[in-house]
This record gives sequence, C-alpha cells and structure tokens, in this order.
Amino acid sequence: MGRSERKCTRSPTTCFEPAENLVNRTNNCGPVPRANLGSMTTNSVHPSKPVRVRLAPSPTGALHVGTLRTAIYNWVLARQTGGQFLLRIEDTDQERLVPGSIEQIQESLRWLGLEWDEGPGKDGPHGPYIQSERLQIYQAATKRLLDSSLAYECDCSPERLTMLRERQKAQGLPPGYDNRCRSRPGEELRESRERGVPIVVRLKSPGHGDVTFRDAVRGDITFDSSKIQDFVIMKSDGFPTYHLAHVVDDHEMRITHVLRGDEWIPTSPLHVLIHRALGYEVPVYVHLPLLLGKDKTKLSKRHGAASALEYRDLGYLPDAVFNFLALLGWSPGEDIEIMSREEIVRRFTLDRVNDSPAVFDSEKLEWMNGVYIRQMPLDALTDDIMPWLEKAITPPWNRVQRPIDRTRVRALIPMIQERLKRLAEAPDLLAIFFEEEVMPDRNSIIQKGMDVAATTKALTEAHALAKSTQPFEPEPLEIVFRALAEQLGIKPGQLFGSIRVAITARSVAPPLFHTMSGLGRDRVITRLDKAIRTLESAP
RNA sequence: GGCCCGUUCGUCUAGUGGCCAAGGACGCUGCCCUCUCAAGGCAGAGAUCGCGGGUUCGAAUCCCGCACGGGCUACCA
Repeated sequence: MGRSERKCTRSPTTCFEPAENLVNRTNNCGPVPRANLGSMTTNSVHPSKPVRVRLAPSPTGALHVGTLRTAIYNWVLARQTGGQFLLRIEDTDQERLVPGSIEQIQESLRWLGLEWDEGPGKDGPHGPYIQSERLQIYQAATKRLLDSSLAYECDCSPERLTMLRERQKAQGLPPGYDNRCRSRPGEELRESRERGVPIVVRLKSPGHGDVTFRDAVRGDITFDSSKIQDFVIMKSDGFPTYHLAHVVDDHEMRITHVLRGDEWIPTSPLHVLIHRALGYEVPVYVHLPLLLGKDKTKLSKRHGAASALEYRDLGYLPDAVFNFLALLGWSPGEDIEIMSREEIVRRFTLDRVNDSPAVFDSEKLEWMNGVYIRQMPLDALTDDIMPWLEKAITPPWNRVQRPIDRTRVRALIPMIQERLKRLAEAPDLLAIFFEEEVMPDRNSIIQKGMDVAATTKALTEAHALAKSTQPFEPEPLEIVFRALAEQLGIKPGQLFGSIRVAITARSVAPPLFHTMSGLGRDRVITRLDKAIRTLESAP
C-alpha cells in the first residue's frame, strides 16, 4: 500500500525556457513516505483541519454509482472535519450536454442524503458553480498565461493534428503535438484569426525534468515531463478544457482535497503544471480505485443498473446504498460492516482507502438492503412502502381503490418485513392480501401424500373451522387447525399447505395463521369454498 | 507502442516482518429451528497471499524482475 515515489530522474540545472518554473523546483528525489499508519498520529495523510472538497460531475447523463461513491467520501470528509462539500457542474463540453442532467445529479445526491454546502441551488461565496457561467474567469487565467509566455496560441487544424498522430503512430513514435505553433510569429496567428481560423491555447510543457504530486492513497507519484505534450487549455469555442477549468475553479473555490477516479492519474501532472504556471498551491489528490462490473471491466450500463436513481427505483434504501458504497474501496479495519452514516463519518480515514479496483457485487447490496429493511421501525417502513403500492399497476393493484388504506397495510407489513429485500418487492409480497379472487392450481392444493378425497375433506373441515373460530386471530386459529390435523390423521404441514395454496394460490407466503387473519374471515371462507369446488370438478 | 495504476477465498475485505499452516462478510453446501418462504443459529467447502528471485533467524507484509488485468495517450471529461 504505502508507497513512496518510484521513479526519480534528475532535473537538469540549466534551462532558460519560460516553462522552466514548471519543473519540480527541488531535486525531488527524497521520497515522501505515505503515512506511517501504525498510530493515528504523526504522518497520517488524513486531514485534521476542515477540508473543502467538491464533486464535479459533467452533465452528460445519469449520475454513475462510481461518482456517487466519490460523493460519499467527499461528504464524509467534509462532515467529519467540519469543512464544506461543494457541487460544481463541469459543462465545458458543449457537445456532450444532456438536458436534465443537472437536475438528475441533484436529485441523486439528495436521495442519498448528500446535501452540498455550496453549489447550484445553494449559493456560496465562490459561485457561480456551473462552469459555463464562469467563462470570463478561465479567459482571464488564459490571458495571464499568454502574457507571461507560459502558454501560446495554436491554429493547427484538427486534420493536421490527426495526420500528425497517424504519421507518428506509423513510425512507432508516441503520438503527440509537435509544438509547431510554439514559436510562430504573432502576425501569422493574427492573420489566421482574421480569416476566422479556429484558435486554441496550449500550455507550454517544460519538456524535461519531473513532475511529482502527492496522492493520499498511493503516495507520491512522479512523471517524466518530457513525455508531456503542449496540451490544450482553451478550446476554439472559447470554452476551457477540463484541465484548465477544474484547476482554476479548485483554486478559486479554495479546494483542499481533490477526490476523483483513478483514470485521472495520467493527466494529473498536467494539472500540477497548470497550478504552477498560475502560481497556485497544489491540493492533495485522492485518486479512488475504479468500480468494476462482474466481468471486471469498468462498471457501466452494460452491467445492469449503474446510475444512482436506478437503485432508488429498484427499491434500495439510501442508507444501505450509502453503507455499501462506502465499503467499496474503504474499510474500517475491524470486522464490522453495517454502519450508520454517523459511524462512517466517525471512522472514515483516507489512510484506509484501498488502492485496488472493486467489483460491484449486487448480491451483497441486496443482502445489506434486507438488513436495513429488517431494522426499520414499522411506521418508517410503512411510509416507504406506501408509494410503491400507490404506483403499482400490476394486478391486483390496478383494481385496488386509492388512496390505499395505510392502516391495513401497516398491519400487514410485519408479515413481509423479514422477507423483503427491496421495496420494489413489496407490492408482490402484499398482493395476496388485496386480491379479490385467487385461482389456485388444482394439483398444487393437493399436498404430498394426499389425494383428492382427503384434501377435499380437510378443506371442508377447515372451512367449517374458519367460520366458527373466535376470534379470527393467529393464536386461536393455530390451536384449532393443529387439532384438526391431528383429528384428520395428517401432518400439520399437509393441512396447512393445502389451505395456503387454497387461500393464496401460492405455495410460498407468510405463516399461515397470520396470512389468514390478515386476509380476514370472509375472504378465507370464500376462497376455501372455491378451492373445494375446484377439487370437486373434474380434473 | 509509450506512460501510469493495480494483483489476499467466486466477490468485498482484514493483514503495516513473528500472534497467519491467513481472520470477517456476501454468495454457496449441509444441519438445526419450522406449516411453506424468509429470518435466525451451527457447521463446512473455498486463498500454494499473481509468478520468480532476493533481503532476513523469520515475508502476504521489504527490494528487484516478470506475468496478467485495467486506465490514459482528444479542441471528452
């Protein structure tokens, strides 16, 4: 786990390029060890002061569960240290915008209970929090870079760039920009601009030396600057690239810790370069391991549900999803898994964030969701289940009068609570209590070791008892029906099984006598009656 | 191709040089409970700690090499 830097190249000492100050200032070969984690004191990478962290999704569609996990860690860190959690929308790619994304992102976060302290819909001192509304800020930063010759304009066409890359590839060279415009005279660019040729701005890469940055999860990571191209920071449409925009914003918004996915590690040195060029302090990076699907490739729609709201719509509880996601890439270091938000906030440390990718195991999520459902107080569960019933349209729900009788539902829920894994299953589990009529399969009514005659007799007796038993409650019912089984000389299971199928048309249901009282005497009698007639009719 | 990151039961993980012939959880199997299903209890199968070298009295833990997997290599983020 803890690793210090693994690569150290000496920085040349003489160079007068303007970009020189972008190279590591010191001969940065001294490893900075990542936390001495034995005791939680000294070197820990975990922040002790209030952090300012942010979630910076692009409005290109649904909020991915991976992003959701990043959001959780952000939120936890902010809550734990008394800092702030910001939401910032990174919409610098105008072509990929998907209408409604921002609302969906907000809804996802709210569903999980991750309120942001600053962001869209919640103004703060560093707004606006949508990048397309901050264009002047990026343009000003770009101008500063241009004025100090740390960046330059480039009018190379996409066609030329593509050709260049293809040629380099064909020659087995690493693809990259050839710095053609780095030293072009200003007049040429002016001329291009007048002709309406699209112009971008590129940052000058130092071209030599190392760039090192600190990652809270992996220790120091060093890159060889000579591999870094003069990359684009301002696009020809006047929008900044992600690289420029997020660096400027993170600085303007006083971000202390940048939590993001693993896939950003290779471009991190670019970000460090921009920080240096602009004279900003570099934040602490926290690169989180990827979330994978069952096939061990990056989790995506292909793997089934991948967006936050889909999990809500599948009937998962926010607390369970929060708990589950928090554990994907982090562990408290003890053998405990079920933890409240408060407990996670209390125990979370960056030191214990994993560095290897995790497979999203939906079976375990399902189990955990069941644990949370079982822990819920009756009224809270009822509140959560009611909307699912109200919106259910499959039979029998399409015929049940609205609003649905909450008192009745509340009385039935104890019967399904420990059988429920997801809220979405509630309508199906409760359906037997709302069906006006059931159509039990003739053969299913007849239990193992029984025949038509014996079953008919048993149900006829049961029918009589159902009429007479007072009160129609689980305990008295159980007493008389057990006695009936004995009197009939059959096993309780045989009797109960027949009755179960007769009154529910299912072989699986909550305990029989609870089911019966939940159904009510009238319905039980009617259904028993119908089952007997079914048995008597020709096979 | 180049650069980067990773590698402990099927999966999530514990492990920070001796307490590890590797612990917990999900899943799986069996048993118990039991009117079915769940829930619960108990038991079990399941990891030569990716491979090979080294350091050390001692390595899952430290070092080196390799293999494999993934990511990046855009005027996308």
